[in-house]
Amino acid sequence: MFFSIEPGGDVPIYEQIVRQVKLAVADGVLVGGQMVPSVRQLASELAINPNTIARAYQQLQTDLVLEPLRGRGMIVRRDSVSRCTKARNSLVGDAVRRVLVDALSGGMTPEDLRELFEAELRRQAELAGPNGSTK
Amino acid sequence: MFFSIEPGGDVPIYEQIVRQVKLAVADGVLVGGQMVPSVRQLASELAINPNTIARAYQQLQTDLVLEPLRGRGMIVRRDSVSRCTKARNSLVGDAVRRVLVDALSGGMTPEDLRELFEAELRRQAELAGPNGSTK
DNA sequence: GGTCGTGTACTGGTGTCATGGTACACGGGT
DNA sequence: ACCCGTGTACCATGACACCAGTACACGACC
Repeated sequence: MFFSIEPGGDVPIYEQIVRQVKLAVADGVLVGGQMVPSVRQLASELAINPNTIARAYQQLQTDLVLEPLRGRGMIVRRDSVSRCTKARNSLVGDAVRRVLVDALSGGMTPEDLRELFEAELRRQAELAGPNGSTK
Repeated sequence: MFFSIEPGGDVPIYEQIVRQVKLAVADGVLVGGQMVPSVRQLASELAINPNTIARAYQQLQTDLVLEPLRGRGMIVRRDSVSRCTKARNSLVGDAVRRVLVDALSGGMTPEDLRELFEAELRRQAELAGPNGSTK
């Protein structure tokens, strides 16, 4: 119900979990105080070894996004929203920067880039459906 | 003189070589028939093992960008320009798509993205200097 | 023909990732 | 008090990518 994982991709599984959790918090899908699925439960849902999930949660804990409650589970820290939006901004910012460097050094013009950008934006918008965000 | 490599990055060295060669061909910095630096020469320039360069050149050879001349070196295939521009387009297209997916699922609005995009575009433009391409 | 430089193949070391298994400490529920 | 579920820790294993070192085969050039 929660995440979509593609194993064998160029990004490790545990990092996919980390990123999706952070993005969900930034988006407001995960709110402060809310509990995240347990290590074993999410592991069985995604057909992944619990150790891999644990590694992702541990990373999220050191990033001050999750907080452990011994014996109960892990909850989203109430002050993690700003951190996650910040992380999201730097994430997409760096990605955009890398894309621009490659595209410009490859001879693409700013006009080409704007066109491609808008085209992909429309594509994603209509792929998400005519409605807005599904909250 | 040719390439800039950052070891320890998330992208392998040999792939950085491959991409930069393709982008240079797409941009017209490398023309068909032109020779590329030899494996050992480029390796000593970048302080990299020759085998890594060889792997990149081999990849470029299977991608029909370079052509080996036994005993002399490797040259850029004359029909590789269209292939490289195509590769560049799909490269930046995929990257833009991935960025958009992450950004939208993280709650960013299309307006946020346009703003960020234009900001980074201006940043890159002025970072490259007031003049245009340096051909 | 010999030397040089070219690309290429083979081998090995190293690090990361994912998995599996086991065990432990803690707290909530009955 | 007792079990159960929780996160956590540790070790070992297999697979895979990256990279370095070395040696080889081929062709140009003198």
